[in-house]
Amino acid sequence: MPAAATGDTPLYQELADALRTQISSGRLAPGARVPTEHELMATHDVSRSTVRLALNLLAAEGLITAGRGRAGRVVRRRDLITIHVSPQPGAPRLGEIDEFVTELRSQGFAPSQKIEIAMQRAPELVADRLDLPGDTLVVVRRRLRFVDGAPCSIADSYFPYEMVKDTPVVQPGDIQPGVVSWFAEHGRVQSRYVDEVSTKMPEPDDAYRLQLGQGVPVLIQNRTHYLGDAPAWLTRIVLRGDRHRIVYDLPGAR
Amino acid sequence: MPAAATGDTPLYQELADALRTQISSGRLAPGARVPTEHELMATHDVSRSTVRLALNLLAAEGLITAGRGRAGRVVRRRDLITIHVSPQPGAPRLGEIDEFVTELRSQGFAPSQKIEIAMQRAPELVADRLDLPGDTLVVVRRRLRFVDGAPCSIADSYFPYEMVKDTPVVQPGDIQPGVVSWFAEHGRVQSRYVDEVSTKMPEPDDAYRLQLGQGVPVLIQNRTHYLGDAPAWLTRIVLRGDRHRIVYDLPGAR
DNA sequence: GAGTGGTCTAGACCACGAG
DNA sequence: TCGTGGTCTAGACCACTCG
Repeated sequence: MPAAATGDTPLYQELADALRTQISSGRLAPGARVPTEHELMATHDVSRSTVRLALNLLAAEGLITAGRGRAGRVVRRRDLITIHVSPQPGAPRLGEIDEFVTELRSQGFAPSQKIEIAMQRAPELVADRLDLPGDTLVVVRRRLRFVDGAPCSIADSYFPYEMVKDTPVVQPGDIQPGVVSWFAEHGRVQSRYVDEVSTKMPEPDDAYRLQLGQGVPVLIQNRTHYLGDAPAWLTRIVLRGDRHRIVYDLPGAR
Repeated sequence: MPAAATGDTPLYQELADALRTQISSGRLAPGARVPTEHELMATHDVSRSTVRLALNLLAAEGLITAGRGRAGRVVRRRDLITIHVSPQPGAPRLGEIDEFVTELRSQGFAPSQKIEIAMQRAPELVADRLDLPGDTLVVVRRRLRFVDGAPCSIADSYFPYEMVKDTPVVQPGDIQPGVVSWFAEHGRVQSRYVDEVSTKMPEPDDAYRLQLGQGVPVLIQNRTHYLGDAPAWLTRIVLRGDRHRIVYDLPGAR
């Protein structure tokens, strides 16, 4: 029930509701310290386990962080980075480093990234979207992107090895002014791209790379790039859900 | 650490890791019954609280459901409904009921929806995106959409009252063949639309309406529709994250 | 009716980090 | 050093649901 009846709701739910109200009303502002477990035990006259159930619930909802040592728990901040996508000519292009940097700087953030190159067999997603046999060799450009010093998103691009073996794509540095432009300059024009956007709770591996706490979902954008009629490469972007939104600016269809 | 060291990882983490491995490897298939708390206490020689910590963690990750009565816990299913967005002429249009029904039927689902009409002051999001004073009266078309009998998504459209007061928009039924087309037939052509896609853990209210368990994030798509140069109305769509993905099919930009 | 998970308590020890 | 949260135990009662 949305409106909590005091009668039969579990104690830990009531406690969670009380704290949630304080957070959404702003009495507990982002960054503020949540009362300690001891304080909550005293003020609500419940056991520590009950307090912890309530706090775990709020953590799973992404409202508060876990607490370490004497620091205590804190109400999560929530200021969104915007990723713009627009099929109009000349628009910024996600996945090209200079645009990533330019766009984030214009939003007042300090971006940076680490690039690794790897070779491996095509994972299932890649083989399926690029229409490749499962044992095809692919080059992966793994990028871990930082905003204001904190890891914030992962962008992994998968290219068939045969397509890129003698190109700058296999070099572990930035590609100026971007992969799409590089191919265009070499006569292979991008005809279309398809974005699949979804969300889920992070795998432990992603949670580790992005240093995610409990209760933070990820936004996933799988982009398949087409050169001519055929899918050419795939970029898988994993974004911290509490820090990003993707904006598509599209022309009217009729 | 991605690779779990058996040495100092908490017991409940080890238990969670073990179960997570069984799930991702397929030994515990979607829909399968998770071992009972008693069984896990016995096989892993830990207390019930420890078992529950592990199971809560997996629930928060969206891997298993909560268990009720003798039914036990179950590994979550994950078959995605695809929502197509394409700015090409004649493409299906999200938010128009017949397309919603047609598209989902073609994917093998049984869709339906409940429509309610309400009048209220513009919420902050709406006032901001539509460039309206905060106290503007708006008409809200609230749609709760069901797939195979289960509530699956919410689609609420906000229209300035003055714009739609004598139109079918204020009628609590389907608008054939859709709102965009209706306006186009009356001389007001949609020039563009802007989608803001984000994710978060559901508010308790959304969780209740969509009957969401722990660990299921929602995908949010806020679409601002433009007629001529000006924003005209806004549709806010809240999708169960474990059941949906949105696919944007876009033309190459250069 | 029997077994499941949901809720709750009262304790204990430990690692970590701010003062 | 001292308080915080992290981890863990043993036990209790209840509501629900399946057979």
